[in-house]
Amino acid sequence: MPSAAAAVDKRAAILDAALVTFVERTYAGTTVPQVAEAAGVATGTIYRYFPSKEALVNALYRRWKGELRDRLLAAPATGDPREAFHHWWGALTSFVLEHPDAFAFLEMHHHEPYLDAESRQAGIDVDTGAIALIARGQAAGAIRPLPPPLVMALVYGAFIGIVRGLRSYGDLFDARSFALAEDAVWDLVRTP
Amino acid sequence: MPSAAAAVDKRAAILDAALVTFVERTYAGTTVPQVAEAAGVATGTIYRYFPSKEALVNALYRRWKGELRDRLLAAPATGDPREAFHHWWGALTSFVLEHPDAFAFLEMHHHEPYLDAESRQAGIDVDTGAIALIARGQAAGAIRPLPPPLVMALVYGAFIGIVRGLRSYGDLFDARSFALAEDAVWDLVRTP
Amino acid sequence: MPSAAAAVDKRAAILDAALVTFVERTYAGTTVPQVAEAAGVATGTIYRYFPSKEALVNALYRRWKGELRDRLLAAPATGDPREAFHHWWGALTSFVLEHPDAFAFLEMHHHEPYLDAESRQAGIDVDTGAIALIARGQAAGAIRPLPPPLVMALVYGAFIGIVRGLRSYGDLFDARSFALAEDAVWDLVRTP
Amino acid sequence: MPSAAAAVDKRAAILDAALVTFVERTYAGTTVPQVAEAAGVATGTIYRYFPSKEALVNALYRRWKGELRDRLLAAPATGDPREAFHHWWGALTSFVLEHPDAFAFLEMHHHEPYLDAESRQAGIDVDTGAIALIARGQAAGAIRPLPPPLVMALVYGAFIGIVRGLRSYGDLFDARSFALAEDAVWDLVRTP
DNA sequence: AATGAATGAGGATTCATTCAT
DNA sequence: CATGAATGAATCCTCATTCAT
Repeated sequence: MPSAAAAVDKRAAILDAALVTFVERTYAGTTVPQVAEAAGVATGTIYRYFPSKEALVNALYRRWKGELRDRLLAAPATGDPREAFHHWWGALTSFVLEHPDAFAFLEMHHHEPYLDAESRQAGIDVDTGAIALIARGQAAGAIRPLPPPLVMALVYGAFIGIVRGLRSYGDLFDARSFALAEDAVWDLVRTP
Repeated sequence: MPSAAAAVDKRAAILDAALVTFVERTYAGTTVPQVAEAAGVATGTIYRYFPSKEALVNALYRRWKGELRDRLLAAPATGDPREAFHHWWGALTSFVLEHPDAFAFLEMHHHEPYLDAESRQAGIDVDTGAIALIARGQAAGAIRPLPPPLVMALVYGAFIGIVRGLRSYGDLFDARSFALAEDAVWDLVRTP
Repeated sequence: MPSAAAAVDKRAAILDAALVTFVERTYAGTTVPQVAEAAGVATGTIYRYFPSKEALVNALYRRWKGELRDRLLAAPATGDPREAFHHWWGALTSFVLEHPDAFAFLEMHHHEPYLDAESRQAGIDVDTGAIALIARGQAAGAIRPLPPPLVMALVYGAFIGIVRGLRSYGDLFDARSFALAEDAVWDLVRTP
Repeated sequence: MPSAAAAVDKRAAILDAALVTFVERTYAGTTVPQVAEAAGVATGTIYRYFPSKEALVNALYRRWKGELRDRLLAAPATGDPREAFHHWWGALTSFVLEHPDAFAFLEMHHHEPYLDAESRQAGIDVDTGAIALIARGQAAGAIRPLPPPLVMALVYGAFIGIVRGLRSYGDLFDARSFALAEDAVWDLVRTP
């Protein structure tokens, strides 16, 4: 009975292999046999777990966007906005440091045409959580009175900026860049 | 007889058509005949001006990254850092508003595997200009003493955040978002 | 312990399932797992009873062509040619009415490239029985002096025509069509 | 300009090659490269003329079923039923003798699942023409008072019987079999 | 120089068959 | 014996690129 456990393992192996290959060579630039080889399975096996290459990216996207959402939602959103921001920024940071490929994958596939409605929704869920946090901070007078989606775009954008730098110029950036930047980004967010 | 001029026109028409189609359907999702049709030329003609599809994206990338660099370098980098930042931010903004597809294209193709060394260099040139600006501001004590590439990553990232918001949630963002955000981003940059 | 009996049952179940699925979806359009599911066994089990999918169709073809041959040979070939024809036609009719799928299957797979020599022989055996009958009728002066294989082709063809009509336009044909047609077909056969 | 004439030629070459290969090896048993090779073109060229393998069979089916229909409708349906039958039978015969593969193809693909609605309609058109002829003959009292579709099924079936014999036992049958059989089949049709 | 039909290598997907459990 | 997950060869189809006109 190679059933339950083995199947889960194999599915996970395929997802892991797909993550690495897609980040290395792009979704379109990756062939299914390449994913299979990286996962240590035969080509046909991919199709036992995912109906198509497209279904595979979507599953991968949802898996990691969901993980990210859970991390961010789990960050304690205490009364103090600065504190809440610290937890949110920390959650994002630890996610990137633990799963750099996953974060890169999510960014690369931000709004690609092959993502289906459910996957896009997963992306939106992450956004709305952050937007609610911002609105609360504004109500408390601690955050700038800009449109909350705009604040979120600025903060999330700044964060992605660091990640890109980390990937592109690894020697100029390191893991501490996130901590270094936190205060600066808070000055972007908070009421001046 | 306007052979040379006609050739320039045709080359430009192909580049313009490629820009639109690549942004709409992705580089990988675009076929050469599609570009040809959008440009109003025959498929074979594309190959008279560009040796391959890959050479075409690279040419396109360099054309617009160069344009962006020229705009940013042309922004008067006067003595006052706040002023200089205003010009830099304004140059970026006007570029995006005048050539939204071009900016989207540059972002989408940020670091794709089919970009060659020269294209990557074009990206770096833009960065180094900004980094020099930052270093000058730091020397004057006006800008936070963070590593200049990190500052640039944060600012450029925040800017891209707005652009993404503009493209994804057009109704929540508009052209004035850039102006609205300028002060906030300056607070991210300047010495607290 | 009823190992032998169980094996027979399972083999029969597979053949029955294959008959239904092949008629419904074509030999080429049927997958081995589909047959297995219809038979209520695992895919691998099919291969315990038949070395290949091709061997399975061939076994099926022979099983039913043999059954048909036995029925036709069992029809009393009494002295009177009209009587003999009546029995032959009746045997054919009752076979079709009792095993419509089997007859359809035999027709669909009339001379497919995957039938092997032995299967083809089974088809010929059926023919030669009928041809002998015709030759006897001709010797008695009751049947037209056409080449016996031609007479058989005409009669068998007419019969198949009814079956096809039954399958294609079920509402215009019914089981009584066979009886209705018998006299007409006899006029085709008998000496004018 | 390889345009008009060449394109027609190539399309025709592909259809001709497909006819031969499909008859020889079955639709499902034929690969697209095999058709391409038989047609003397590259695989991709097939797809310039037909969107898919399925579209190709359908085009082929319609082409020949249409030709057959035109032949049968062109047969003079004079007042005398025996005469009309003679022309109908003769049209069918000459079609088979001139295009044996085409007729075999039409029979093999009689009601396959990959034929689309329009192709099926082409088949029905042939039938209704024959049925009208039969109804007229019955009104004149010359044809048996059986349901016209049944008469058609018997006659068409008998004809196919000869064709099958011709293909399976070429040595026992020849082109004259059709003429030999005509009177016998008329006795099947006419009022006794 | 321009055209666009033709090419064929390469990619996604299917499915007959095997074999470890 | 039975199972059904795994295999990978074989198929359909796409599309970057070429080249005769």
